[in-house]
Amino acid sequence: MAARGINKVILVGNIGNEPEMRYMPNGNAVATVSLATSDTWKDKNTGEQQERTEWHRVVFFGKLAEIVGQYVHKGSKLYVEGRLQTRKWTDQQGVDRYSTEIIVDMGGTMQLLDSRQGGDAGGYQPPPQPYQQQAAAGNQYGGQPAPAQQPMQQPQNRPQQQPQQPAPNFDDFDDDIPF
Amino acid sequence: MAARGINKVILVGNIGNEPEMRYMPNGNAVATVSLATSDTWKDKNTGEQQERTEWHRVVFFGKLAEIVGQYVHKGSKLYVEGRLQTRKWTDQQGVDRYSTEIIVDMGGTMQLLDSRQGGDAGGYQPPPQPYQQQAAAGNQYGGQPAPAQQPMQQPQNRPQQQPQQPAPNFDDFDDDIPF
Amino acid sequence: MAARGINKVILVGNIGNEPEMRYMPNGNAVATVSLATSDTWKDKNTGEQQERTEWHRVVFFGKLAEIVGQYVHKGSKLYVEGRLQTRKWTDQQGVDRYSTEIIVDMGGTMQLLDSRQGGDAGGYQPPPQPYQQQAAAGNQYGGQPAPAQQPMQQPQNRPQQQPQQPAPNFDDFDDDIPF
Amino acid sequence: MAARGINKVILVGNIGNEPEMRYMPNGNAVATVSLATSDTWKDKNTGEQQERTEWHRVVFFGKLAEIVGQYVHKGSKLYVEGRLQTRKWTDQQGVDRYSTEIIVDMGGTMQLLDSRQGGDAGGYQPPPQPYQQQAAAGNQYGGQPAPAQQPMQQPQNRPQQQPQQPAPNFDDFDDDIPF
DNA sequence: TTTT
DNA sequence: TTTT
Repeated sequence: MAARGINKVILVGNIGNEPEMRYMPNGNAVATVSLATSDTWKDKNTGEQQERTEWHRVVFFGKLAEIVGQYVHKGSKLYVEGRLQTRKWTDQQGVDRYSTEIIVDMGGTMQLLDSRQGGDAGGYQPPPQPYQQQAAAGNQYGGQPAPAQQPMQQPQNRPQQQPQQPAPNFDDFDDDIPF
Repeated sequence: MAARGINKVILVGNIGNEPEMRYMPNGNAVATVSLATSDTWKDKNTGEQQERTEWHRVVFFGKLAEIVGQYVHKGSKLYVEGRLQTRKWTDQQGVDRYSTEIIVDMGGTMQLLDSRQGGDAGGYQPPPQPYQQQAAAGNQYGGQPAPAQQPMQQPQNRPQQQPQQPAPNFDDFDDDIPF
Repeated sequence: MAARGINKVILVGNIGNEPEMRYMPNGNAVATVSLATSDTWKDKNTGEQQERTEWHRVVFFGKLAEIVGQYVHKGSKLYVEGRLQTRKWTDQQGVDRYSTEIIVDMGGTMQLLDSRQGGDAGGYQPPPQPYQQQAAAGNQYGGQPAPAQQPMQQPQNRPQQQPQQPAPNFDDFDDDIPF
Repeated sequence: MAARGINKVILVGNIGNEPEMRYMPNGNAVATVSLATSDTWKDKNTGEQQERTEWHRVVFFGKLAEIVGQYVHKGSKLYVEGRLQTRKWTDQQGVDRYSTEIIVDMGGTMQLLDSRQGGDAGGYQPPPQPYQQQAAAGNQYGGQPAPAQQPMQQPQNRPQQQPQQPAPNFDDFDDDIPF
């Protein structure tokens, strides 16, 4: 993917929900999380400590989505590098709505900062296959509404392909170490 | 401004509009622009060249806003470093709406990449002097709706203070070189 | 500090040594650490897992140096944002030598990623109050030689002002939360 | 290439020399340039404008090196994203020496900011072929000594493969648009 | 709405 | 050695 211009987002923060998994018709995973960053400052007048939490909707594709689905949980601290993308959609009243997300695909990277884990899950994987549209479901966590516009599929559609929790064999990944 | 987590956006792209200037009650400037980045790729099936342009709503504050107001124009190429912020607002139907912007204030930086100009307008300078301000008006440019929430004033309210085009005196800035 | 051009380094990695503290004649702290990042890849021929660790010499100034001196230890995981600087010096044989460091001062930021701590120690705060310091020792880990070229002062000059380990009062910092 | 930790450098600046081209035994290009960034500040005492230029040795590999060789010239303004790497070598006196470079390969990106050109030459190309070691030659440009440690070959070894100036056929690249 |  |  070539590009004109630079579109880069770097976030470090904690995840506010369990990753929401979806699957493309071709089986490729998509994982969505809400990541929090916060600014703190002292009020000029009252001198009181203020804090504002920013919630970022982060969407992982491909291999990174697999890793997120397996190892990222509510409360996990992540380093994320992706790009900004604003999707336009139309709500039930026919009004144009916009949702901005941080896309993390093969051009981005991710790193789990929890525990004794870590490492880059950066991406130079072959590009994801295009796929076909389908169902939809809401996102209950994101700081922004996230109408279903991208096809998804329930995880149970492929339980045998990717065991949910403990990663028994990393051979599912094309690299020895997924992160 | 301390922070928990990292919230950083880096963009390089061209400006699609003349900067929209507003002024705070205390006189501080706010400049908003739309910055384009684009991805290009070859369609897997047709082999045709594809392109998707992403428009970013970038909001500059303080001294950087002044510089943008004076030197940035439709078509300008900019390097921008800021942070993501999503504002919530309620539309006329009482529906919650969200608008995500890249905020560039003293914690960010900007650089004009056009012409023989250039240089960093990054910000660790003492705060710009407050000056005059007034009314308010909507934003017609952003890729996303941007209801007027912050006080603003028409540029014509202060033409004598800040000449529009050729910068005759850099003494308006507290640094020798504004950018 | 204005600039022409962008000079930015972002690192996430673990610290290989106890921070080496120095103090300026005016009391400002300087903390130097060696931070490791590593690339791993599979050998094209043997198929064996390869790893190369890169050691980065990171130098913190001012308030960030204070925080590093108090809270960063061998093994700590850090997010660091600074700028590249290559110093030239002459060795005992009169040969020009160069040492490249990542400088983290008020234009940069740092974040401890260990434990339940975290938060940005980025810097737009007024300069930290000078205070006393203590020990000093060489760096056995850095990938590059680091001859003492900047003025320093023995730590014992200020022990009573800033207790070494557990931070009893964060009021020593001008922000409520140092990181 | 997976990684533990993040090692990222972002530079925007002008090139101080014509790119120095080398070629791997397998024909892969390597381009080295010196890129300048500078900080300016006002002297606290004299009030005079000060400037310090930092020179960065940037080494491009693969397709990006080809593009640099064709389109980058002395004075060109570049956006560069790469990683830090310090090489160790031994000088003629048997003393260990170090040279830090910014490596820009498939994990990095580059963008020409001159003229009406531009665009991302980012990298998701297939990994470069491993190659065999060979000859050596000095580097006359870098801000730091750069003893030959990597095999190279004189450009004249393949002049017929890659016409020097106007890019007649972009088919040499695996993308429609090289930048 | 910009750029190429 | 570049730029402004």
